[in-house]
Amino acid sequence: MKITIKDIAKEAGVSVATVSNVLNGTGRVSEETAKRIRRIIEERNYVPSTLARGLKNKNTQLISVIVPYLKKGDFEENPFFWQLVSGVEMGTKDQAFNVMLTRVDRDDDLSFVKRHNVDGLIVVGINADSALYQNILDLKIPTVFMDSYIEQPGIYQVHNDDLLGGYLGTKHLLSQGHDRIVLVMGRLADRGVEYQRLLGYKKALAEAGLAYDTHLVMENGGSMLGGYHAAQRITVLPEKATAAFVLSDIGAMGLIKGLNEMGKKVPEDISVVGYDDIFYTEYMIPSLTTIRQDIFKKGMMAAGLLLAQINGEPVPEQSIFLPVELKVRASTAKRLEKGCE
Amino acid sequence: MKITIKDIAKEAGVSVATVSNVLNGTGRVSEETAKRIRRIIEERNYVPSTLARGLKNKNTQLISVIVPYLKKGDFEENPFFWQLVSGVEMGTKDQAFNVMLTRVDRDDDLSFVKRHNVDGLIVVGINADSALYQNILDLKIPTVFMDSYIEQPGIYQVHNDDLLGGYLGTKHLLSQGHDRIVLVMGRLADRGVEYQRLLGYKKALAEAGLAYDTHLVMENGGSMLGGYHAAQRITVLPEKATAAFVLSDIGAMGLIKGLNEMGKKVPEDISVVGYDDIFYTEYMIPSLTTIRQDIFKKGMMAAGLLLAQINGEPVPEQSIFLPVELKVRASTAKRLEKGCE
DNA sequence: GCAAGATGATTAAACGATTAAGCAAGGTGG
DNA sequence: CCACCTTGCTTAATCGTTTAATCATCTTGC
Repeated sequence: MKITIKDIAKEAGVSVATVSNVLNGTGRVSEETAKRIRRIIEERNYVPSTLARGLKNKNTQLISVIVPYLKKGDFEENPFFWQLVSGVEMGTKDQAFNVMLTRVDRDDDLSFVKRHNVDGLIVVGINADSALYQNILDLKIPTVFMDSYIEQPGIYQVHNDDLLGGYLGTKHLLSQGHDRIVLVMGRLADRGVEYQRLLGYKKALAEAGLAYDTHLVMENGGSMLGGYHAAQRITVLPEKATAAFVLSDIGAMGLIKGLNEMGKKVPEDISVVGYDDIFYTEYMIPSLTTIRQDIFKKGMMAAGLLLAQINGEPVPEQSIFLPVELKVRASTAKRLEKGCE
Repeated sequence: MKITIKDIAKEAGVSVATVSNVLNGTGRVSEETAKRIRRIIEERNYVPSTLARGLKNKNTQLISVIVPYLKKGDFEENPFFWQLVSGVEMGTKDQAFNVMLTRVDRDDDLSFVKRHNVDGLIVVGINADSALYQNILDLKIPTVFMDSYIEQPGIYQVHNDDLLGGYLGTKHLLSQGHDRIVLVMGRLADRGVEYQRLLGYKKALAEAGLAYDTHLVMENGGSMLGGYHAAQRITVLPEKATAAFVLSDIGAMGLIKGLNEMGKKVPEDISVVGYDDIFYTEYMIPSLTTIRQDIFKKGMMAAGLLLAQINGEPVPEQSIFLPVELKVRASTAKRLEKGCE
C-alpha cells in the first residue's frame, strides 16, 4: 500500500499542511520540524503523487510526443524518429518531466491529451493543412511543432534550415560537375520541410544557370522501398542523369540498393546525396554523403522550448532554426566524362 | 477551462453520481436519462480526467516502457528499440492505455513510477543481476520483462527463442562449409539473450563435431562501432576464419564496413550473419543474412501480457517464447576452396 | 389497503495532495 | 501593560471523480 502524505504527517506528529509546506518550500515551517519531516520522507521513501498534485494544480509533469503513422497501422521505420524522441526524453530528464509517446493517425482522436491532462505537446511532421493540425491547436495547450513550417503567427516551432540543406546538397553535386540531378522526395507539396529543400535545390540550380526540369523530380521516394523503386525510374530517363539527391537517408539507401541491382555503381555511375544523417550513414557501403541535422539535439531543443513555455518562462524565439551541414562521404564523386550523355 | 463532470451534471439536471454511473455503466440509470447525459457528453466533448479517476481507483491507464541507456547520457542507436516501442504502443492502443517512454541508467531512480502511479512496466534488456532489476521488482507493480531470461519464478517474460537463433545462424554457416566461425557479441556473460545465443552456437558446433574455440569469440561487438573494430581482430587471427556470426545487425553492419575497408569482400572472403532483422537488413549491400525476430510483434505481445495482468485477467503463460527464423540473404556464401588456410 | 421489493435517483465520503485562512504563543514598541 | 506583529503551526476547502449508503417513488402481491 502506497505511503502518502498523511503517513508522513502522522509519523512526524504534524498536520499534512506542514508536510506539504516543507515539500514545496512555501509557508513557514521551523527548521527543526522541516528537518524531521525531511528525514522521515527520506526514510519512508515517500514520493508525492502527481495525480493528486495535478488535480489541484492543473499540471502533471507529463508531455506527449505525437508522431504520425506512415500508413494506417503501419509503423514508421525511419530511425529519425527514435533519435528525435530520445532527444526529447533527454531534454525533459533534468526537469522531472516525463514523456508520453503517442503515434497518431490522421483521423485519430486526441482525447488522451485531455484525459491525462498532458502539460504540453511536441508534434512531429504534421502538415499545417491537415485536420489533425487544427485538432491539436484546438486543445489550446503549450505545443511545439517540429519540421512543420507553419506560417501562422504565435506557433512555437523547431526546424533545421531545410532550404540551406537543399541548397548545400545540390551545390555539392553541381560542384562535382553534375548538371542533371534527380531530386527524390516523398511528396511534392507547396509547404513543409520537403518544399523548403526543394526551394534550396532550385536556388542552387538557378545560381548555376541551370533550368529546373520537372522530369528530374520524383515523388514517393521518401521510404526505403520508395527510394528503391526510384532507381528504375532514374535509369529510364530520356536524358541520362548522373546524380540524385534523395531527401531522406532511408530513401537514399533504397535508391543505392536499387541502382546496385541494376548494375549501376555508386558513385562511379551515379552520385547519391541523402538527407538527415541518421546514425548509420557512415557505415553504409558506400558511406553516404548527406545533409546532417542534429536530430537528437533538435529533440532536446524542442523539449526545452516546450518546458519553458509550460513553466511560464519568457520565451523570445518562437521559431528556432538549427543549422545543417554537408557531410561529404563516399557516395558522391566527380562526374566522369565517360558517364555523360 | 476544462469541462468537468459537474458541468455535465448541471446541464443534464442530475447529480454527478448519475453522470458517473452512465459513464461507468454501473448503478441504475433510466435509459431516458442515460441517453440525455450521453448526448450532452458528446456535445460538450467531455472526457473524464484520468487524474481524478486514478486518485480514487488507483489506476492511471499509463504504462511505462523502460529502456536502458547504452552509456551514461549516450543514446542507444539500435533501431531495435524503436520497433519494440512502436509495437508496445500499438498493443496498448485499443485498450485506451498510453505509453510513457523512459530511458534509465543503471543507477537512475525509478521514482517516476510512483509519482505518476504508472499501472505497469515493460522492461527491456535488464540483467537479472543488476541493482536496477531489484529496484524494479521492489516497486511491486505488474511488470513484463523482455529479453531478460530471468530464472526467478513468477516473473512475466517475453523473448524469442534465442538458443535456436544462435543454433540456426551457426548451422547455416556450417552448412556452407565454414568451420571456423567467429562469434561477435556484446558481452560474454552466463545469462541473458547473448548467452542463449552462445549456447546455440556451441550446440551447432558440437553437433558438427567441432571444438568450441574461445579465440573465435569476440566481445564488445554489439554496437556498430564495436562490430567495426572486430574486423581488425578477425583478420589478425592466427588461424584464418571464413565466417562471422554477429549477435546484432548493427554490429554486423559495422563488421562488414570494417572488413570492406580492409579489402575483405563479403561474402566472397568472409560470410557474415547478423541477428535481429532490423528494418533495413534487406537494403544493405550485400543484403544481410540474419536471424529474424519479429520485434514489433514482440512489443505487442508484451503489451498484451502486461495489460492482461493489470486488468486482472487470468494469464496462464508467464514466459512467452516467440519463434525466430533464418533469413538467408547475400552476406553468406559457400566457403571457397581458395579461401581456406 | 399496506408491507415489501424494484427502480432511479441523490448525498456524502473518499482518494492525496495544495493553499488560503485562522489561531495560539511569544516578542516588541509606545 | 496592552495592542500588535511574528512565527509556526492547524483547519478546512478544493481539485474531479467513484461508490457505498440512503432515500423517495412506484409496483406488486396478498
